[in-house]
Amino acid sequence: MEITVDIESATPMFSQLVMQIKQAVQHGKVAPGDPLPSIRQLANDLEMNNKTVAKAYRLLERDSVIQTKGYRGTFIHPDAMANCTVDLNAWVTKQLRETIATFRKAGVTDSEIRIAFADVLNQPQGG
Amino acid sequence: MEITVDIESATPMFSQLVMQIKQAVQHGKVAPGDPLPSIRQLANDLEMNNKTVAKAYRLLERDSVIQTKGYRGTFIHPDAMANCTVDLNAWVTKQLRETIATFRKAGVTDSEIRIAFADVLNQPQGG
DNA sequence: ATATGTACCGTATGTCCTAATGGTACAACT
DNA sequence: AGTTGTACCATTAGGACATACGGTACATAT
Repeated sequence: MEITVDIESATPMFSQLVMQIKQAVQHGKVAPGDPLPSIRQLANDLEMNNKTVAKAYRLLERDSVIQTKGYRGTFIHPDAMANCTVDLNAWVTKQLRETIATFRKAGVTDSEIRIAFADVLNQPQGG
Repeated sequence: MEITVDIESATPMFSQLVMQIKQAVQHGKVAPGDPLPSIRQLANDLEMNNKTVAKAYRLLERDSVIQTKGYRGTFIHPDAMANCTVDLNAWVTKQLRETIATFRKAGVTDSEIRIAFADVLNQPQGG
């Protein structure tokens, strides 16, 4: 699996990693159970920070596209193929689009929406 | 109706105006049909910019707490009493709270929620 | 020892938004 | 002429945030 990152690109590096790994899964270039390079290894190869790679891996694991097994390394998730077609962000965007449309129709200012949004998001959790 | 503004306060000046005028309505200090000082007049009295007062008036009119009649001036709305108890912002906050709670339960990062939110809000309109 | 993922501290840069300011101008009316 | 609300141009200061970086440390395994 070849991974490249374009520093000049407008899309964040961690995002490029996520997309490329998902594509590799979808194109069958990697199979469930296949090992991925370690965070430090990949960061070293691509000449980027560990944290950036770790962030990409964290997101991929949340989406159940990869599986980290602690000291044993990281592997492609058994259901990777199915899970990487599920776009969580697209779903979030769709939901927000509907919600915000309702607000706007009610005459709520974008500024007010932003403020309310910030208030809610900055609450301890569970909100 | 006495209106004061605290420049030092953390709450924006336009917001202070909105709250004070709503309170004056609720406390019966002003009645429907009563005239409000003109935007320029109030801005001059409180030593603040026209735009800031205009912003407060605009929000108050959207909430049907006041009524602007163009060159004739601005007046307390007939249904001001009822309308100023309707808190549009509280409704927005409640809706957002529920929506965001759903996202979080699905494992969506706050950061991702913010990005999706910004994307949706920064679209031409109607979205 | 070496490697794994992970967690914490922090810094720097750039972007976006808010709030508030200033000036100019308009149509409509007194 | 003067006033009304409103619209456009603009700037300033401040905050919040994303991205990416650096260093250090941990338990767990080989």
